Amino acid sequence: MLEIKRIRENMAEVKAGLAKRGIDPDLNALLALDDKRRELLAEVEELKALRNKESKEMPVYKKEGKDVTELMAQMKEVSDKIKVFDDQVRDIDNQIQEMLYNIPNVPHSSVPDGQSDTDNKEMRKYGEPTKFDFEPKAHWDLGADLDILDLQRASKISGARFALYKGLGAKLERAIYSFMLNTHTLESGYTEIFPPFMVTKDCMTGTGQLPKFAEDMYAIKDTDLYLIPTAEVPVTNMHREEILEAATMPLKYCAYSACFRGEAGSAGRDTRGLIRNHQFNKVELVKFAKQEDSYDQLESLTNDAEKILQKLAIPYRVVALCGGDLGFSSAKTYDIEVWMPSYNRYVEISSCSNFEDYQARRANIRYRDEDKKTRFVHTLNGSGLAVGRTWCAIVENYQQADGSIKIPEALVQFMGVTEIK
RNA sequence: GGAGGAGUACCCAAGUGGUGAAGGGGUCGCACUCGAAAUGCGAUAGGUCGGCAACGGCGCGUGGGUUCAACCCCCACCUCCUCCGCCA
Repeated sequence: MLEIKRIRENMAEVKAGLAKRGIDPDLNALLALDDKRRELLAEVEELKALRNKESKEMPVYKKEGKDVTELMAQMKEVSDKIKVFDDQVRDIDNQIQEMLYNIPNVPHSSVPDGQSDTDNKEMRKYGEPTKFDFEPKAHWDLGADLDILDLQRASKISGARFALYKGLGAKLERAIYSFMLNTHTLESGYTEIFPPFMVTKDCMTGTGQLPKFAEDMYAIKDTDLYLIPTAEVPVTNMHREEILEAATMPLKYCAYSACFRGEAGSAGRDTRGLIRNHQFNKVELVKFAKQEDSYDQLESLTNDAEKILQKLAIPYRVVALCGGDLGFSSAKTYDIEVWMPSYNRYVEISSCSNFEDYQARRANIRYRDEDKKTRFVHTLNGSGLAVGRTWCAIVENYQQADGSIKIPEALVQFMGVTEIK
């Protein structure tokens, strides 16, 4: 969430930033509540100071044999007042919190203007869209023909938007995330985490999924738990309510997890194949960075994710998301888009974001800087990469004229075979 | 799931209603020393909220309650430990 002081002191800047997203929340109402809160706080704290003082005196008076009946009656009144004020402050705190939880992050100044993904800015390109001297097939057809992907049975078991991999198809999925984890840990210095796939409401609130996006996720009946939509949630929350040491930063984690998403607003989109499923695998990169360092860390995190596609030799491009396309908690996001022959366009395969202190404020993640002051960390994360979509990209981009699939060089050691046919 | 026990600061730990939450270890500073050890003296609650500041509020697992006053009494919850049951 945003800091109330920032809104109070830099109203114009915040308003301009949010306008980039095309929204204009009522910040004046928020500040009016904040004024009221501070006014009440000053009053109630004065009363508490009085009560503390008299409470300390009370045993002295008693010892001296003074009659404290009247003083006790007075303090009873003071305490009653305190209770009323405390309730009011708490009520206002909750209102402020609720409002702040529903205001998205202010975009970084470098975020391009624009309303939708058509306004995103291409930063760089790797390779050229794959050319075929035959009619290429989509991954769902290749998967069925090679008997490595059984979407019929998946829907029999679980309904629409689920995948069932089979044989070398299942092995390819496993090879992809093993390759990704090995690359990130052995070459890029990330520490591997294998997190729980269910988390508490506090975690979901800490990273910004709740309260605003409850309909996108799966809540587990009769518990306080939710299925994670991304490993970002458990991994970022590892350090919730903690103070990190500046010398250990940036902390760099990578984590494989299954991801579960309701896809409530996606009816009719990407209905074929496994581009948009309720359950998919992903390797996530997460960083905890010092404030002054976080934008450099965003660049290197994006590069670390790109490295996977470079090693797989699959064409992609990187775009900077415009204000209107930016995720709720993010201050700046690069999407990596992979060339997908069945779509005849680039498709998102990774989203790398700097949240600045937006998540850290919600989750209360701080660090002790060299000057001994505690500051909120900047959190970053990005897919490194979405495994299912990487599977699609490999299958489609590496398909041969005879309907077989060549295994990318980097994956052969994980697959044990050089082709699927 | 059942039965017990425990949560106090970096660590150990005392405190069972009343003016500053003991003590020890550790850490930091100073003294002694050529230097170190030992010893002595001093500091040590990390943090957070309001305030330009002085200062004040909060803070003994969390949230409520009782009371003029709660680490202490009451209620609920969380976590950890031990035992039993079940289980990959």
